[in-house]
Amino acid sequence: MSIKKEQGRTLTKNQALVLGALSAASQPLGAYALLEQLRDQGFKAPLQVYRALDQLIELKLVHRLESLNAWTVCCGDHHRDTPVFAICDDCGSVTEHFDKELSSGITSLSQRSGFVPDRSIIEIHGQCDKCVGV
Amino acid sequence: MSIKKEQGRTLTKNQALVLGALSAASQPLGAYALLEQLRDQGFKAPLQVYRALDQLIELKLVHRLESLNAWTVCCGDHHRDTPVFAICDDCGSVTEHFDKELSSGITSLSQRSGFVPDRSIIEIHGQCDKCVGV
DNA sequence: ATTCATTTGTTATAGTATAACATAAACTTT
DNA sequence: AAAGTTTATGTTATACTATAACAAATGAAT
Repeated sequence: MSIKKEQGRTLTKNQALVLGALSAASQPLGAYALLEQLRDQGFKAPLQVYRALDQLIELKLVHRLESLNAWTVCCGDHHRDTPVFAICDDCGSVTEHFDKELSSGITSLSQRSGFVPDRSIIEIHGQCDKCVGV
Repeated sequence: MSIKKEQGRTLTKNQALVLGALSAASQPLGAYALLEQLRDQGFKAPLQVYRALDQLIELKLVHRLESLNAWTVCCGDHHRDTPVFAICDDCGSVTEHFDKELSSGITSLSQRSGFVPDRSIIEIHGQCDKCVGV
């Protein structure tokens, strides 16, 4: 059931619906917010959302924000570097960044302690530029 | 009701019990694991655990691991720097670190994007030195 | 066409966290 | 010490987040 192609991969119907909802959102969405948004397209149970999200994460099209229990679309294809999220606690907006210093810091700290890193989570909470002025 | 003193602060009975349970554990514990462990000391409801945890975090004695939904004792008093956690997905052990490069990376990335950081989360998943050899 | 793997649908349940309100203990100001 | 205030606690109920288990449908490969 090939509905939509992105990044050279074929998405299934549910995957495409969830990705579409996340893309249209101005902020990360929780699983139950996605479920509500997609009821009109036939979604009825949380598992439909969670399964699509798992697959989209596997395809590197979506990130989970651990400190928000929410998901957001990946900004691009920097797949090898650790994404850094700046989360505004005032307006809820989230921006994704890549940073050489942070990536190298993860690597060197791991090496010093004999740790083999697999995936890293960097989430900065604070105030975004728009909210700082207010 | 002053039961125990740590770091110059007085802990209440429930706070001391939760801190004691976390200190005795070799790994981070979830709220319901703590509740089970503390039933013998009179704990009966999740809120007793969550409230004590909130207060211990406020006192900088405990950290929450966002990607595990679990809590661990703070290793010391480096309160101003962002703690970095290395989480072994094999054995479950977690070590806390402080790293100048990572702290400075957070600061400079934030400055470049006009973001004012408040609290940052850095959690590295992978294999600890002991589990790598196996 | 048959097999095999993947996706989907559906119900039920597990795991995590907080709201709301009552009671009690500790602190403070007199 | 008494009255008033704040903080901590107890308790019940409920909200929010995520997965288990099994059945049915679809897609791809021989």
